[in-house]
Amino acid sequence: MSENTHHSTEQDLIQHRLDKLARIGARGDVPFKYAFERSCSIAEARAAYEKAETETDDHAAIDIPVTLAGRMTAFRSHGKTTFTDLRDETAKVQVYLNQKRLGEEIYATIQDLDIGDFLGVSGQIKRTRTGELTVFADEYVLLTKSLRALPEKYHGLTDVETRYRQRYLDMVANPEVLDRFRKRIATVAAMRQWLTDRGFLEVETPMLQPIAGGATARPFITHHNTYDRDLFLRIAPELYLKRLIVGGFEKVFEINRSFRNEGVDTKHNPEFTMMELYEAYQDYEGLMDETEAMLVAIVHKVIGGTTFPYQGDTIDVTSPWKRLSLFGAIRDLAGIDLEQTRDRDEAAEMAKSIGIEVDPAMGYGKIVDEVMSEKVQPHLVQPTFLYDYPIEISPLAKKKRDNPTLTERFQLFIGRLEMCNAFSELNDPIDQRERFMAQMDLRAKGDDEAQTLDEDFITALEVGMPPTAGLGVGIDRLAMLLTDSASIREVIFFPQLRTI
RNA sequence: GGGCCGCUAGCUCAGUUGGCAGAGCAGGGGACUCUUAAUCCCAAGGUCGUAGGUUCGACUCCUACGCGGCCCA
Repeated sequence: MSENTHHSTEQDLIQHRLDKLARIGARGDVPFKYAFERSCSIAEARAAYEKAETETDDHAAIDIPVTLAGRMTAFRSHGKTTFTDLRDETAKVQVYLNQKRLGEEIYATIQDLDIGDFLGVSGQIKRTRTGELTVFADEYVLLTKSLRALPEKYHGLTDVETRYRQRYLDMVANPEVLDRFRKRIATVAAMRQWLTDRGFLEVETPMLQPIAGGATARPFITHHNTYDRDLFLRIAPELYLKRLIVGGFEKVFEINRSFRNEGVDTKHNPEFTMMELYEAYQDYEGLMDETEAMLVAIVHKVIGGTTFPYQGDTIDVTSPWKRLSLFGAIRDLAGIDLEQTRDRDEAAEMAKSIGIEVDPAMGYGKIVDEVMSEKVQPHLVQPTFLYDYPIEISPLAKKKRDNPTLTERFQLFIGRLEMCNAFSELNDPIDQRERFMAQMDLRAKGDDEAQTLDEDFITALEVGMPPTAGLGVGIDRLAMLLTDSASIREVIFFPQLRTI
């Protein structure tokens, strides 16, 4: 009939399942149960059987009753018998449903099951003739009805947009995604453990800040209604963590989100996770040692060794790591000696001579930074510290003790990724004020990433901060590294995308 | 912001020189008591990202826009 509307097939698929839902309800069953008591996880059930196998030759005599629950991920019906796959967080197991075993009436109800439904199953765990570990079900219960078709079983879900927008589908269709995130979670746990074991106190500092300080970046702006004032989502926790050192804590760290109002690419998400630590009576050299030790420990814990693949390279974190002065690395890898000049224009000419595009707005420090990013960083596959950065681009770092044009700052690169940023913290309030004023000058000239003077932070330094070293580690980057991910979106559950 | 690529069924993908829109999986009906990408038979499923344009005729060519990916800034 021409009156037949152009209905979507997806609606049809949902309608079929709604019809099944109605049938299930009509026979007095509840399609969304409240709880279910399992005897063990699927992995534990499998392990129990495999253990029993090694202890007896009479496999037919193995008698292990289990009650398992999980999502049904496959359905192979052969008339009076049906094989399904059941998956929980730990593993997958085949389930054998047999008309004779279940009874005709119960067996008939499996026609209302769909791939994606959650089931509870009780029975013996055994091997089939083909050797597949299988629960021979004595009974089953529908725990949750799924109303939408899952992505295809063989190819899974590959559309990256859907994978990111509907991460739950990605996780259901591509179980290896769970492993990738488990690795990220293990990385954070290992870091937290390492720090806690050494007496670092985990703290929380404001996400909503009246002045977005501690980094060179544009912030997100939000508004507090009651105080009727704008606040910023923090771009770094740095200035608050240092206040805690002023207050008397000697070792603190925070693992949490920061927000930067910038573009999105394979290495940047507007909200990202950093670990920042501050340690009193330490300087950047000692912190380099600690950083190396910590990351080696994390790699051991997460990878189980010292080498791992990253984007076609094999990373080896065996100590000692390379430590190069920034200017030395530029000299060796970019072929220009920027250290011999402090003149902005001269530096610009040298940079241009090796093919760097220099924007007129770029100062000396920015030029050095650009040369490093373009010509040095791409070579830094194995863990490498670069140290001693120009003062212009390090407004919170202490001057190098024998060279006031440099700061005691280092960055760590692994797999060509910038992983860490650290320095001997500037604790001279007079110097700090001058650095802020220099930043404010840049801001006045239109650099909206330049830092803002934070009077209360200066006041804190005037109260007195002991010699302190501070470190920031990009958790997302570290997770990328340890999971061999090319994009930061692979290690963030819900990466930022345009809203449709 | 710029360049290139992509967008076709719920999913994964074909689609010829511009000439009736295709397959596998999933879903529906049927057969089947050890399958595992089960198999076999049948039927169904589409505003080809959106909006315009060119053309007798557009999934195909052109323009704009949207979303995504990669690269660049």
